[in-house]
Amino acid sequence: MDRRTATIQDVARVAGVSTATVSRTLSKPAVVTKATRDAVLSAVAETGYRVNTTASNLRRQRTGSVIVLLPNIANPFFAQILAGLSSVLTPAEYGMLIADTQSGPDADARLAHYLASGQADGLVLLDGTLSAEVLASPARPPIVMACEWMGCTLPSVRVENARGGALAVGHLAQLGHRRIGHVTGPPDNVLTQTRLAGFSDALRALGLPQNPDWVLEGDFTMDSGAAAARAWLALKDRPTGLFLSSDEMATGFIGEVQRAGLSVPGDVSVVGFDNIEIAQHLAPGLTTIRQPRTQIGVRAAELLLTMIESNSRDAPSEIIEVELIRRGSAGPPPD
Amino acid sequence: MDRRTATIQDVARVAGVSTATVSRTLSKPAVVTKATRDAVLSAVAETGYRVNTTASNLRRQRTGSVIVLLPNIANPFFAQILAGLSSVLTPAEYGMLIADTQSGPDADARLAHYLASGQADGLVLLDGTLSAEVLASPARPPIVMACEWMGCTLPSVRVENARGGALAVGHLAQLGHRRIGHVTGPPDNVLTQTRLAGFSDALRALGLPQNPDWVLEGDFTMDSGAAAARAWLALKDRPTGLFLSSDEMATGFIGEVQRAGLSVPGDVSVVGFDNIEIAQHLAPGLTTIRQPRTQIGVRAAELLLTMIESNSRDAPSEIIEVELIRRGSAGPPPD
DNA sequence: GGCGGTCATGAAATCGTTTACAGAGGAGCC
DNA sequence: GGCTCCTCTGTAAACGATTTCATGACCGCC
Repeated sequence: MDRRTATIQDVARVAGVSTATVSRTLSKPAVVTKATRDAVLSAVAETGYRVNTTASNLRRQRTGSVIVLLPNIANPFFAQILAGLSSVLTPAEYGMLIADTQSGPDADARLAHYLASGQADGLVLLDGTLSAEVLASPARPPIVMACEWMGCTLPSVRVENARGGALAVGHLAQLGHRRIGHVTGPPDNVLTQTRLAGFSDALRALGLPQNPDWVLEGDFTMDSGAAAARAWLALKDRPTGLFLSSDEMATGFIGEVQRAGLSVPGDVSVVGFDNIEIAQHLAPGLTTIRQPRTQIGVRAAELLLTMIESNSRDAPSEIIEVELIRRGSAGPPPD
Repeated sequence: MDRRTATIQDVARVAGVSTATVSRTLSKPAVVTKATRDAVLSAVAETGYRVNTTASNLRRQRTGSVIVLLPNIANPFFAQILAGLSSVLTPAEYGMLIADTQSGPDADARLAHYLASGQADGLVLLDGTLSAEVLASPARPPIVMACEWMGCTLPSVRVENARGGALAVGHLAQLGHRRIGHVTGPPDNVLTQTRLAGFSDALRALGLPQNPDWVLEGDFTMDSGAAAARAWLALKDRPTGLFLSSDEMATGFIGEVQRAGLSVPGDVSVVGFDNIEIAQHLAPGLTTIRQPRTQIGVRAAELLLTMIESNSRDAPSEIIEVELIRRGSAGPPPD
């Protein structure tokens, strides 16, 4: 046995055919005779040949991988989308390259870099804060967004964020709440804005009061949820029901409220957004808006592969439904 | 402007030099004259040239990426290690390829595939359940394990798991507990075994009773923590303090206990393992063993890069320290 | 038997770099 | 001046696959 790994030349020599035939046998077996096919395959087995992806990619002018650009890998929210992406990309023989836009200094520059670098056949964007101008690049690869993005017409997989906000408000109103507040995500985030819009529209539609003091700013993290709880506790005129734009914030909020000696939903009702795993394990269970994150990843990957394989730069966007999950954290308001 | 992206030939033509000089200018600028360097660089700027990584990798007999093999991307525990890996690999110009061993049918075969495929310059293994035999492969790339693995001498980055178990027991004992139980991870998992060993050894060292009924089996998930709580509630002779092998299980456990109307730490003290973000946001806060997961990723990546660049297949392993974090979930036993 | 057509195969070009080797030119020294 | 030694640059050969084009064999049909 050679110590170096076998090349297609070695296989050709052993099988007594040309490299062209070996290549054909492996990529489209139908076009070669059964006899040569058998010869080639047994030569492959004998030499332990594996095609060199780098060489193959170079010749075929592709890279065999897609880049996933996300703000923060450590965030479990993204982790689950990644799982969905991976479950589609891996079987399709595409590598999944992860790039963290937070680890570098200039996220926009990083995006531009990836667009130009030709290191990937496609891009999945999970970061809605990247600027749109960068995408003007002429020969850029196909891109799919797996979240919303203001004023941008890229193919995307989105969630009914506005409807989620409306569902939360509707549920609280139905339980009897008339003073309903909201804890937002980061103000420049598009998810924040859409959910807030859904929240406000629903209040208006139901004829409920909109009090600016009842809209607290968060950033999707548990810490900011806890901070929102302290802000809520400090209010003179507290809302009795709150819609929080992420389950993580809701978790932090509930913990802080309980630590202050108050009760959920006795003193305040809480509705989250996401339905992360912990939602059902809190005491009380967290009422929330479910968004199927694995499925977002799956659909985004499928969309991207279609675009790559049809060599198009456009595809129909897709909307994924949300659903209200009733648990214990939202109940009737205190009298 | 061309529609195709510029190649090194184009740059050479524009700069009036050979492709060799362009390549040299870009990779080791010191060896060329300032004059030619300037010419080349401005030609690069003019043409918008970017080196084709695929071609470069082919010629240099490398791939420029490392594969991270993990059981389940969606698990936040791994997500944070990934963040650490990424923060080292990205600046070093290595791509990070994620492979989920759960998504395919046969994980061992997948590992063998990756080892042989030459698709990566190195491997990071986060899955301790893979069989050791596969690694016999002769021309395999460098591998680093970022967790423990029974009977395996691969370079690794490990955490003081046994000491973590001992710290937990010590803390509970110091608070006055004499009946201390444990909720394990999956039985075949090496983390499970090491933490359990640390737990048992500490009990023995402190002269505390070891009751097999007090060792409950879990699988690191919140669900299994909740199940353990139900099992604990059903015990006639309950331990007053519990060490759980993961914070997720501890979270599920506490939620279920509270839902049953009992109190933590009033009725049972709980110590977790990991110090995940939620630990400080529960009510009460979760006393736990901190393991710095980002750092595990960072060190593993550094180790792997050293091995890749020195072309060696071995390196000194590394142990990362753990630490007891005191919060509210562990207190004196009920009298 | 000659002719057109299909079919399987091989020779060779190609993808875009890097790098071993060699050559040109100049500097330094006797 | 002639020699050696350096420094810089160019030529051309890899790297390992895929694919176009050409070729020869074979078949069927008039």
